[in-house]
Formats: sequence, C-alpha cells, structure tokens
Amino acid sequence: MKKLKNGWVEGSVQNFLELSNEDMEYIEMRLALCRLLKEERRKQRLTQTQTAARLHTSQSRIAKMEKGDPTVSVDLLLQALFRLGVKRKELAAAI
Amino acid sequence: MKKLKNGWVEGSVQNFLELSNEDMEYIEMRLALCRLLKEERRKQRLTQTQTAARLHTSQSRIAKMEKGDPTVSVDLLLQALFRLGVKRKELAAAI
DNA sequence: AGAAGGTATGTCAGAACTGACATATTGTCA
DNA sequence: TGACAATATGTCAGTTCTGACATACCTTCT
Repeated sequence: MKKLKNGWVEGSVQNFLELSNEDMEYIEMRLALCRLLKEERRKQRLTQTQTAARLHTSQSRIAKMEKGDPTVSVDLLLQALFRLGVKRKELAAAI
Repeated sequence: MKKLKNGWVEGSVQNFLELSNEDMEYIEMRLALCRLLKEERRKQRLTQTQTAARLHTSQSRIAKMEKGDPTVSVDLLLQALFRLGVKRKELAAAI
C-alpha cells in the first residue's frame, strides 16, 4: 500500500499517486471505520480520555484513530469498535 | 488482545483465557475474512503461488492468511481481498 | 484576557507484522 | 510406489504499529 511520508493521501490525487481502485476502497473503508468510532463514542457521551481508559490505551491514540492517522491499523480500529459494543451487523452497514 | 505464544486460541477455551465476547467477535470476523480469501482464490482458480505473485507477496503468506495465522493482520487480509476484486458489499456480507 | 476541558500532533522504545526463504507435509497423478 | 504440484510451517531481518508522554491547539466559560 502506497503511503506518504507523513500521512495518507487526501483529496483527489489518486492518479498522481497511482493508487488503484482497490487501494482506494481499502482507504475509504478505513475512513468509514474511523467515522463509526467517533459516532459511537459520541453516542455513548464519552470523551476521548474516557474512551482511552475503557480501551486501555491513550487519548492520543483515540484521537489518531478518529482522524484516520496512518499509524493506526484496521486491526486497532476494529478491536476498539467491538470493545465499545458495536456489533458485526453495524460494522457491515458502515463499511 | 490476548494471544498465545504461538497461535490463536482454538476450540472453546474462551473461559480459560478470559476472552471477552468482544474479542471473540473480532477473532471470528478475522476467520470469516480468511475463509472469504480462500473462497475467492478458488473461485478464480488460482494457486497460492499465483495469488502471491498477483498480490506481490509470497506463497507462505497466502497460506498463513487463509489459515488464520496470528502473524497476519486484518489490514493485510483486507488489502488482499480488495486486490482480488472483492467489493465492500461482499465483505459486509461475509462479516 | 485567563483558566479549564477536550481534542490534535510529534516523538520514541518496545512490540507486532511483513516478505522472503527454506523446509515439511499433503494431495494427486501415473 | 515415486514424482510432482500444492499447501503448510518455521525463522528472521527490516519495517510498521502501539501505548505513552509531552505539548499544542481549540472552544467555552467567567
């Protein structure tokens, strides 16, 4: 997966970076998971710090997860979502 | 996420390992993706070696992906699936 | 303006993942 | 059975991810 030195691709530079449609799908799916995480946290009226405590991680990582920071894996996003109580059905809908 | 030294949990040792239901969901989802990868490869009548070439990786990694080896991340599984042409809709159905 | 709560960004040591390679096992033919 | 293709398993150096910490950036108060 092509990645920039310091972040994901943004906007519509797909051609310039020669990103395949498949890679675009992957990135879009990541972003969907990020959005879902933020929504779920807000739905439960938690701050990032509270969420971090609940997930045994740090506030900064929660912020990065929600922002789609490239240093956050899909694995981490999925584990976070499940631990917040999101069900696979909801995931499937969000993807 | 609790992991054994050399592999995932198997069978029904959930209690012994104190795996939460959320973690179980995560693991089950992983396995669903593994199965989907194998199915898709077979549907396209590819060997693991051919698939490896197409995805720019090695046969052993394909084998590990399909076997649910713990050294394989969901990120890798998803990228592989997308690059084999699986669509998000199909993913959602498999999850 | 200043303080406080919440969110974002940068960095880093330790942990986990990846591709590659070697080798072993399984399957399938003649 | 033997030979060959396919799949599985073990290992490792290089890369990437993670939690933690510091710190910066907002908002929203008074």
